[in-house]
Amino acid sequence: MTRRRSATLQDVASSAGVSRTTASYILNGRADEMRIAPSTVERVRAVVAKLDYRPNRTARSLRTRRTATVGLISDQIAGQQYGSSMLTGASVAARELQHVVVMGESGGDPELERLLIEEMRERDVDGVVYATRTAQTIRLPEGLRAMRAVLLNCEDPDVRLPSVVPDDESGGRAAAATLLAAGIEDVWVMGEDPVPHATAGPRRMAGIRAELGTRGLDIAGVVPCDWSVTEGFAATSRWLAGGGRAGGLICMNDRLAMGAYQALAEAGLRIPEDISVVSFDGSALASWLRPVLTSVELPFHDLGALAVRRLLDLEDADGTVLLPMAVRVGGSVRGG
Amino acid sequence: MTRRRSATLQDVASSAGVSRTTASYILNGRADEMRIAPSTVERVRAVVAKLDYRPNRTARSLRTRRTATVGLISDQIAGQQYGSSMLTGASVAARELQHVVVMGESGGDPELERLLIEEMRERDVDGVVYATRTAQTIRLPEGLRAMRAVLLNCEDPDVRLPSVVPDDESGGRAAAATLLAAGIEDVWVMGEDPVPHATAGPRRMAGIRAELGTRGLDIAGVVPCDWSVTEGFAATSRWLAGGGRAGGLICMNDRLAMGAYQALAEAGLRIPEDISVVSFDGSALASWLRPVLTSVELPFHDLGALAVRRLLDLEDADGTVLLPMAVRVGGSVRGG
DNA sequence: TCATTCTGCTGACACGATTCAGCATGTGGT
DNA sequence: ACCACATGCTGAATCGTGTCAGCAGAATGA
Repeated sequence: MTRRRSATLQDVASSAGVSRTTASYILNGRADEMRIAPSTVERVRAVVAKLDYRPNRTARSLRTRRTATVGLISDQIAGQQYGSSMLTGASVAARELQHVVVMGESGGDPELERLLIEEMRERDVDGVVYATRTAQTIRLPEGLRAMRAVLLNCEDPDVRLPSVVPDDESGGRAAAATLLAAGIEDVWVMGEDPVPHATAGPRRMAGIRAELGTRGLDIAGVVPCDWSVTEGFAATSRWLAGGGRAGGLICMNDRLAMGAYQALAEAGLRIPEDISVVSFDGSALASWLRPVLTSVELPFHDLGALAVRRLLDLEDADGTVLLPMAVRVGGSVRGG
Repeated sequence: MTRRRSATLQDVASSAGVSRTTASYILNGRADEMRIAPSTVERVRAVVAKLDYRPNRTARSLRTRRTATVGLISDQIAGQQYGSSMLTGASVAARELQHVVVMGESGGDPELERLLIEEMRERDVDGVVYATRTAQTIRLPEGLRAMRAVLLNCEDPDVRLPSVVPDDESGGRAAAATLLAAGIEDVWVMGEDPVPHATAGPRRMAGIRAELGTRGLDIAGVVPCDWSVTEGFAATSRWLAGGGRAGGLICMNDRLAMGAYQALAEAGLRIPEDISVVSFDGSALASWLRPVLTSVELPFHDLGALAVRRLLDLEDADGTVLLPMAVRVGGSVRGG
């Protein structure tokens, strides 16, 4: 534990026989601009290498007011099942841009959220990515107005800010197209949801309708239910008990689809022979089901990465970027 | 964006008619020690409130060499399905101790790991939690020797360091006890694994054996396989095809158990009427299965939280702390 | 020859806090 | 009247860096 204090810029300068200023210019790539002689540059670089000099980031931050740190504030990122790769994506992108991510989870508590934002500001983060677990419209928290911010998986219609969200409408089209391509024309949708500000559901519905519309078709029916395994099971069971049948079932997420799988199995219906299932999320869960669930993937990793890149790219204009959702093909669609 | 610069200690001092020194003492709780008059203390505090003064953490760090920041380095925390709550736990505990977590995922790449450690040191983190996705013995990375570190979900037998891991042996006992309590005495284990340094498997096995031993019993048989859904399905199918039968099945994790569920269902065996299943992880997946899977819970949240607390508690001695694993009771055990 | 420009570098201040050493002033004892 | 001590505060150094303004000497132009 008793490592001697590491080399400072002064050490480098003295050892190379120049002033701190000169050494600083060289290390900040301003040697040409400042007309430092090549021989001097070389000498200083050699000393830097020999002393294994690392600039003290704290001191630098104090001067420059930049901390090479970005905040990631969300209701639930880490604790969540699948969305945590947003965090990985953000972290990787930050690293590429020589930054580091500090995380804050509010758990949905507005007061805690306020404190987290306050803390980020106190720590002088270079910007904040404000993320939500589920895609939705939000009102930007007060504290963020004064900071550079990017919205992740959410949008504020009233504020001009960069925002990164999945392209759920295209995702919806892709889901429907997958069934159409298999010759399935009677499509039911499981899980239209009444959650107030959620955007994923409505957009996916719109996409599905639009795609079916290109063939002059419409959704055969909708079963409302929460996006959970147990609700999916219950809703599907009720639907089947009521005589429900369809060539294809589009589930609003993978968990719900898992519930549907259970209900269908219990009713003796085989996937995909008797009914085809398509879902959204593209989570690991989809790949665990038998048959593997065909699911339209949420690009969590890319969402997180792009949010950070937009945050740190000062040239970037405001506005929403929609990230495409790819179909992960499994075996739950007939003839697929 | 054009917020005026926020108040500094100097502003507070001037405005209160005292020196920076005095203001600093007051704000750092050294007023008594320094014999500052109560009236002065009150005056300064009032000004602090009025100006909404927040100490500049960067400047403070430069002086004190403490950043109120802890690093969390792991092979895969965020990207992982269930372990990400370790991160949440760590983050929450850090907050309670006025610290913040910066995350680094190496993806298992030793070179990247080295860079991450280097970066943490450069950023002067107050300590590093070194975590692994799966419980295992490791060799402490070189770079961490010079820093304060705590191991999370892993242990280095050769190095004296605080370490926090789940108590897998007791977990194993609990799993076996659950079956014994239901009167089940012929117990098979799915998923003994040959992964080199992994500790979870062997310890759980030892616990199971010990618990069965208290009744003069032993494991009826073991089916080796990877801890994945597909392997669980395949291994269980083979076992059943070979005439395998048992009163109780202990699966080494929930994913494997899901595969077993699928194979048992395919063979027409009902859970728990025909066979009882117990597993490890206590993940959300367990609660999604039908019937809900009884599973011995990995306390990820607490693991993460305790690791950070031990990291920041300088009084803490070295040594491994085992965190208990609770049984989350579902409906997969007969009579449960 | 002298003014001007270019070359190569440095001194000194600033960023915003912590903290050691010390300086007036009052108070009590002899 | 003088010393000792407690009280209540402050000056100045320090952490390690970034950067403006400027300085000496050489080269150039008229």
